[in-house]
Amino acid sequence: MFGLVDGNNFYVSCERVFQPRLEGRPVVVLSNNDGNVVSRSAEAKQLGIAMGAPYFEVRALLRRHQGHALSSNYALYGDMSRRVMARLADQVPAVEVYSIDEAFLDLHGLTTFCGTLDARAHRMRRDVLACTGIPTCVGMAPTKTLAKVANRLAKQYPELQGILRLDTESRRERALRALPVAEVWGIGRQYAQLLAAHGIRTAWELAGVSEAWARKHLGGVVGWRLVQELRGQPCQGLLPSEEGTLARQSIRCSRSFGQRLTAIEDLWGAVTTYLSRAAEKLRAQGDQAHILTVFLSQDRYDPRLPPPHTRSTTLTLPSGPTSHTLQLLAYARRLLEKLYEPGRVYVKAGVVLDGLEPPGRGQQLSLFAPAAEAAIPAAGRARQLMRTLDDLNRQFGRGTVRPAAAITTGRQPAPWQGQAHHRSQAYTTRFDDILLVF
DNA sequence: TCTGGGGTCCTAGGACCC
DNA sequence: TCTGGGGTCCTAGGACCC
Repeated sequence: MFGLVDGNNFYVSCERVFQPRLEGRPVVVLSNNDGNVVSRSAEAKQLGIAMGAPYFEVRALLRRHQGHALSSNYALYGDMSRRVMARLADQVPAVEVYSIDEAFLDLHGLTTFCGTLDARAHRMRRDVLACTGIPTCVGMAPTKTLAKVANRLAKQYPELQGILRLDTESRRERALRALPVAEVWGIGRQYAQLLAAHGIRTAWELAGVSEAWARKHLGGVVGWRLVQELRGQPCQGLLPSEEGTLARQSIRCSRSFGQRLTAIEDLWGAVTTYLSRAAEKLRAQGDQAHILTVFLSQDRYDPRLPPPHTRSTTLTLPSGPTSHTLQLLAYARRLLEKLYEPGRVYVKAGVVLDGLEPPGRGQQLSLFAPAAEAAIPAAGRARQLMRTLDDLNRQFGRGTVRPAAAITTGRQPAPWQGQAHHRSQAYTTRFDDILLVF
């Protein structure tokens, strides 16, 4: 049996823990650059503010109803998430941290010694709320997909008191008949449209399609697994996370710019900044990468620009895996020069690190020692340099020591830097930001 | 005037290998 | 007339998730 615990309106709930004045009011949290709405309080949902809505479209509505809009504060949400996950890990045999606000639980064998599953789930919710201030809902079912269904319905129907268990045929059928197919985990906009065209409207109807049909129309084996999971046939196991963190298979850092950019040196400043951050995450995870991607995006809302709006280029590092910022930067410069076209107007850039593995496994040496390596000090000194860099930035704040290309002269912000006008404090992760109570 | 960021998995064609 | 089969890796792109 799987459990799925999900924080209600997670980002908004995190903000409310430290700003009780936000209770009972419409509150939204905005994406980077204060661009889109990414989390909404129940009151904001009631105003009809959609998930992902551009902020400029809802600003006036929010103001009319004495609402609040906050810039996203990932330092706070990440730390609150860690606390929630730690409470969960204390109460079940295994936890899979699925996202910042969601975890799958292994509920196997929990009924025998500890009362009913429902009682356990209620206790878990109370504990998380008491220890972290975050309200949650719990879904329970024999497959992950059904646990998501149960969680979804538990959120939707207050009379369920935040909990739903789908472990009998009749409960499964009732739940699936009540759920629009577009709300099934794994059915996005495209598939929802296609299913509607075939007259499939509820999760129950989707659970009834044939294997051949699912494979043909829903992305091959992925679609077939989805259907089987809806039928109660598990196709995905629990992937337990250690210490409440998930080891990633790829690491990405990308940002929309504060303004449109055309000069390659401005783009290089952005790429340098993002790659430094990605490499820092890579080292924190204890891995090296051997595949590097750089991408540049143009404005996808400009009707004069035909797709593709994003162009990327990927390199398998000829010198083998590394986590060394300067070595990665040397390759990234080449990729950027390959991608860049003078005259194009760019709105966003990003980097992706793939092929992650711990150091020391089968290092590939280059036959021709590419120029990029000439700049790299011997391996031991290189590692020490990165360790020192990470220590300094941890101690004195992110970006204290960084590659020169990521620094702009003068005091004005870098041309690629975005906006965040409504950011709350890092209450739980910075001494200077600790909440004061008078 | 304004439209996010970081992940996962899968597919498909081409290069290349034996 | 008639041009193999089976595998891997690379690269790019598409769909989905929160």
